[in-house]
Amino acid sequence: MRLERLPDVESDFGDRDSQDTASLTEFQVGQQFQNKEEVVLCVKTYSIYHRVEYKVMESDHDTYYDKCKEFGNSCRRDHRKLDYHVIFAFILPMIKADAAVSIKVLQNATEAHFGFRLTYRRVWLAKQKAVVQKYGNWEEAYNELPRWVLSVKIMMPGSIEVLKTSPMQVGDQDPFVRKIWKTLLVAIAHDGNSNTVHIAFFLVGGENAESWSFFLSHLLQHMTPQQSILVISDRNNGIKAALEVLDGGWVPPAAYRAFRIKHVAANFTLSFKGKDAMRLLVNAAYAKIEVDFDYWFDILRTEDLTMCDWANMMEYDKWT
DNA sequence: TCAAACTCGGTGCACCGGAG
DNA sequence: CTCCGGTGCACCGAGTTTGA
Repeated sequence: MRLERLPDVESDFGDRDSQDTASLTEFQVGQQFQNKEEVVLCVKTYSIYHRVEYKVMESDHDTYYDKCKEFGNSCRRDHRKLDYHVIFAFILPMIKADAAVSIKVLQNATEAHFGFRLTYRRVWLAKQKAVVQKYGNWEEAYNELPRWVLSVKIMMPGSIEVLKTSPMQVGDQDPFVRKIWKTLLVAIAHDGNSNTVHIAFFLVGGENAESWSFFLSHLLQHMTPQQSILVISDRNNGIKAALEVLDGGWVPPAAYRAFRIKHVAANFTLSFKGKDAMRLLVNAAYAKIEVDFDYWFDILRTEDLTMCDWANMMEYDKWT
């Protein structure tokens, strides 16, 4: 067939479905297409609907010549031309409506539409293409990040918590957030009313002493210049090294260190089974006055004395 | 025109992490 | 602990491009 170029317009199965599905499955003399890509897509769709394979005999910028390979063969389990580009065109409206739609749902939809059960990977590739269509290129979007400058003014905190997380762990379903796999260093402040405020974050390639030093030095300079601040963190070597640098401003009396209670609790459960005892330990750690601490710690003592012994191995000012 | 080189799509295998 | 979704990697084969 001879190709004739028309003005570019956006087109996909969703827009066209209501228009005329027949045009996707039958050809007519004189039929026009936007470009070669659309011709190929229509030929593929035709062969899929009619359950036949074809071979490309000639293909250049103005000619596309295919020949049917097998007449009369029907009910095949798969179709070579039902590739991820064809699937992409079909699922794009679904992705535009909900990018979190599962691969299994898309597999079912394509099976219902084309009559072939496609592999997980092939549908997954089609979904990736559709997601890029919706959100744009990941790398380009990520490179735009430095243009976004965040300015924050807060009340001076009495304690801060520094931790790392990754975008996968923040519970965000947005495919963009999940794609950019970096480590996020975060500083959280706790005020006297137990409110939690995110005061700084830093996106790094990996968690190490260098990235922590950079983050902590800027944190000290801009956010926490006051004395006797309590720094809560896990026992990661990168944080430890960055905090213990003598001229880093994070050693006593400028700052004191404490363990993250979640980290302590996780270690506790490695030695002792059962969540109830762990909750007692956590309650004791969060107690603001000595009487409350004694209350929870006494209950823990009646549960199992060795649990208290385990807790007493740590200095009180590091975890209570 | 044809063969070689190259590109791209698809798949199997293995592994990881989260959820139940 | 198992299952499932997601992903990296290597490999194969089909399709496309290139150059003689």
